[in-house]
Amino acid sequence: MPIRRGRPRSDAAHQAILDAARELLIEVGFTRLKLEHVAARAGVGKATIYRRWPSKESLALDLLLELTSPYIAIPDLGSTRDELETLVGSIIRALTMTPLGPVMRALLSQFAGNPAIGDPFRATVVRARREEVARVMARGVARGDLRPDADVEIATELLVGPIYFRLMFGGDLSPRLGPQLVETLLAGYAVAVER
Amino acid sequence: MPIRRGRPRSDAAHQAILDAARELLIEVGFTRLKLEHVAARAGVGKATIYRRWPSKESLALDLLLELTSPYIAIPDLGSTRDELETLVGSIIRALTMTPLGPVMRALLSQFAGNPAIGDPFRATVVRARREEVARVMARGVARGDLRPDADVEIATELLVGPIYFRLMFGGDLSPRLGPQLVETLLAGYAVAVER
DNA sequence: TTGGATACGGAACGCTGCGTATCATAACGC
DNA sequence: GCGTTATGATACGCAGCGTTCCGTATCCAA
Repeated sequence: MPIRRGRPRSDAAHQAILDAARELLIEVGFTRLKLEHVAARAGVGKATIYRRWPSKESLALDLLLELTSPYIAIPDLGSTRDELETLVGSIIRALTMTPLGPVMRALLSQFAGNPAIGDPFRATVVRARREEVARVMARGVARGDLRPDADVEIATELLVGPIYFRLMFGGDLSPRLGPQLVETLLAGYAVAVER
Repeated sequence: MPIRRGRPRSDAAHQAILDAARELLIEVGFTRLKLEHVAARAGVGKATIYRRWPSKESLALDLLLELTSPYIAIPDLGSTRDELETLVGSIIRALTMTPLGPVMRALLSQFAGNPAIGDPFRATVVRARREEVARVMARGVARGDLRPDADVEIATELLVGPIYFRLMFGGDLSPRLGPQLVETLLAGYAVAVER
């Protein structure tokens, strides 16, 4: 571990850059986000940004991971429905009540075509979501609430896919959506059949 | 209706531009799509492109609408499950077996933040999908297969959302996915309950 | 047949923004 | 103090968008 010599990097500048970038990303989106403007708003030289992040994409990715990191595990609530609604509700809330929504919207563009952003995001956030759904569902099966053959991956995508679908293609992200999705996932739309 | 005078626009050039743009969009994605390269591959001057499309975005949008237009209504198959599987399967097939997948992937970026692309797409493709699901479900309710209170919008997003989720965030888009989604939407994951 | 109008492929241009380089200066460890 | 590294500022090269011009080609109408 080498000793750091010379002038240390400014934490204040670091944070000012992240704050300015988040604000501007929300205001104008990823494509129209200009690092010159980020530097200006942060009161920082452009080189100071490039000393920390190699590209605009990686700066944006750090923003995204910073916003998705406050991840709260769902405790055992005794009710599978309650746990699923809590899980889905927290996702919807994060997307509508925090800067995550606009930032995610601005970066949706990059996931599919830009592995530098997409791969780390998949490896962390998407993976964490899947695992949390898996934990909740395992409890549900143990509890006797869920069918033992319920598929975790399908369930995750049925719960989260519609949310991102609306984030992408428009549609209300109201808190009502969560219980609707959970209800349908649990009960299905077929008329009662013997199982 | 004014009479067109002078040299008419070349249909060959028009098609060559669309073909070249589709190929390059698939090869390199939207961001790295350069109109200079499109013009070069199409054997066309750049001005000829700008005479037809005001921007890169609108050209890409035309490509997308061209690829999504071969839309086939689902006939009455007598079985709601079969109709839903046919519907979902045709979406998956279009995304995996035709250029639509790469093109859609390349343009996903633009939907959320670029109303010039997002709004027309929502007004046409998304709307058509919803209406087709609505027709199928109406038949299912009439047939007694589906609960009368089934929500068309939720159903559409439960069927289509996961597909686009995988298109965006990775995951197999195998033909098996369709029946899995339909099965879950119909039956749900809860253990049998009286209704 | 001829002339006006429009489109063609090709080339050059201005502009913007990314990422790099270079400055004099500031803040740290020794 | 002295060497080292970071800072804010500014200038720069480069790439790509969208525009403009050119000489030529193709249509319609007179």
